[in-house]
Amino acid sequence: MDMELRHLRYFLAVAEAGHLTRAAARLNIQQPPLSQQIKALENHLGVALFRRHAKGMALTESGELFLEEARRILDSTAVMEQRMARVAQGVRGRLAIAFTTSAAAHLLTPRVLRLFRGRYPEIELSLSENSAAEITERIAARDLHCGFLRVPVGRPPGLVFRTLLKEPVLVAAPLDHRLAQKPRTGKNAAVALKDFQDENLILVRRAGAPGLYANLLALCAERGICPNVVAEVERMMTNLNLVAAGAGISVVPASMQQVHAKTVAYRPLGKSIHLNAPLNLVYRAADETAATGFFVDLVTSTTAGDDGARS
Amino acid sequence: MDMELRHLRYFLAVAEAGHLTRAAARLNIQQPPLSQQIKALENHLGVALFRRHAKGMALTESGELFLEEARRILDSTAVMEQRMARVAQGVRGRLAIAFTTSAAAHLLTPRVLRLFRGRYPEIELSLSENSAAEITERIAARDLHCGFLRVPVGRPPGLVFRTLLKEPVLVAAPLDHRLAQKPRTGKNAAVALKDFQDENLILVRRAGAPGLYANLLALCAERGICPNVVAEVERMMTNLNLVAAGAGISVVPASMQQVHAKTVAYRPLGKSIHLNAPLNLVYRAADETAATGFFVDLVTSTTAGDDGARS
DNA sequence: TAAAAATACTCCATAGGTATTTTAT
DNA sequence: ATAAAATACCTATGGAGTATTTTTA
Repeated sequence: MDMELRHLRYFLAVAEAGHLTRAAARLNIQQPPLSQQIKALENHLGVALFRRHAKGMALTESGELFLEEARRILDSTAVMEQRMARVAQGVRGRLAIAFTTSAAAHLLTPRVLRLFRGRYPEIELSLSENSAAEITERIAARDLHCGFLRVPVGRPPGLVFRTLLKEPVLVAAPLDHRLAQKPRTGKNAAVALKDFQDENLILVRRAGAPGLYANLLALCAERGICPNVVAEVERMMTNLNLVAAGAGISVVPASMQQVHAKTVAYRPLGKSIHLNAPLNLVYRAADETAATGFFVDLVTSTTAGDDGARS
Repeated sequence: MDMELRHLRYFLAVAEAGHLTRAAARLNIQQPPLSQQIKALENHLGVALFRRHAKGMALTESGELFLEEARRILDSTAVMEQRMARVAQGVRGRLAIAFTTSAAAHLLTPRVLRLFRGRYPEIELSLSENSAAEITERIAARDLHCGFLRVPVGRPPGLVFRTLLKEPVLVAAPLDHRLAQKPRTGKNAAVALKDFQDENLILVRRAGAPGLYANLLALCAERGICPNVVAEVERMMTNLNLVAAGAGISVVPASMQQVHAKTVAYRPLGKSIHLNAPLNLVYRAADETAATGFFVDLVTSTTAGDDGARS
């Protein structure tokens, strides 16, 4: 015979009632089958759990020991069933979210995570930072649920790219650079495209993919301007590190001003330069995980009518 | 439907095999009933545990969460069954033992407990100190398994009183007492019965029961000697405290020399005085607890041919 | 002797088996 | 086209019900 939870439930009822007949009534079964099940359990365990006397059944010493064990296991399964009920509702589970460096820099990110944590405390958030290409790939592979990134790279079928906002792009220059002499705001602050002529430019590489930097180069080419590309890096953070070190200038989404705020000068681009940085939320259209739906809804409602000006 | 351990066992097999058919083979059942049981479980929990695809079944995210829970519970029941197997063998359990103060003073007591602990590490010893009357009563009431005491008080049916040893009785006197001037050993060390004439005597009270002190008084009466009983106390420890304080003299089992060794003088009784203190082990004859049997056996074999001279 | 548990026996619910269909790649 | 899971249906184990006997204080 294999032991089943039924045996534990029956045992517990008898132990608590101290009475086979009363326990049977409480369990909505008759006395004889209960008697048999208890006997089968005793037989399985190889110990007498009860001492039978004229007016009921009392736990033996082995029975007392078993009572503790049985209670522990039944409590444990009850907790499990409650947890799974919350999993079924979607309010418990795990949610894996990734960000590109520049997406993580946008204030929207921590804001929305804090909101989510508060609303769904039983959903364990697994956060990571990675390149846009890896994030996209891992979402398609069900390794991640959601991703925040700038310009979509590759468009695997079944993935939704939802543009949450578009924000201006700023020129980042070393503090001792010519462009850093411009005022921070006002008409004269703006950097024109011709300012890029022969300028040392640091780009974030995107193996053949369109992106902020490809767009910038296209604009330059359109107007016959030739910047001097001195470095191609993987991450936007490296980008700014090099600018801070004086290796050249670059462009970054406005929200990256927070990064290297004291060691890099940020200036706006001229009105005529139509270059902006989107922030996209990526997820699988067919993701059945309730948590993903909750997260997408929360992000969407948080950014509704938000053009990113706050960042 | 009520969830049973069977569901967890089946789920675990499928999760580990990643394959319904293979899991069924491993469980020695056919594939269709396994399919049904898994479906019933999913239905009960309200979540999909597996994603079905052409070559097997893969856990969903809820399934992964459930896997942890199911493993925990099955491990827990396995541990329980192992523990109960040891309970069945008698090598696991609880054993409640009590001592009177003077029985606890005998070196046999710690020696036998240390031995038992080493041989049955999974039997939890519950030790207590109490009067002989209470110990006897609580053993009869199944509150205790074994007791160590001196002279049996009351003889409830079903209790076995096994005399382990008999040891000499010593006279205990204050350090500045006349009897304390006697040499510690040799012929002149012995205290005669006439030395008790008009002496302040402290007794351990035994509501009408025979005991060491009743025997002493009987001996005195026999020879026409009248000691002056100045105090009747509950415990032998109180007894010695009063002797140490100079309130009078008393008699105690030889093994009590350890107690108040520096503050009380101990002298032997004369050869003609047939007064000795037994050490008894008490237990229920019908005690079915294996641990009790083990303990009684251990105590018996430890004291075989031992007349208490070592203490 | 009275109350409760155990036994004997029957019944039926359902776990499990057999045959076939459906599904997914 | 093929491997695997689901469905349909049947079988039979054993859990549960009914009637009665045995046990225990």
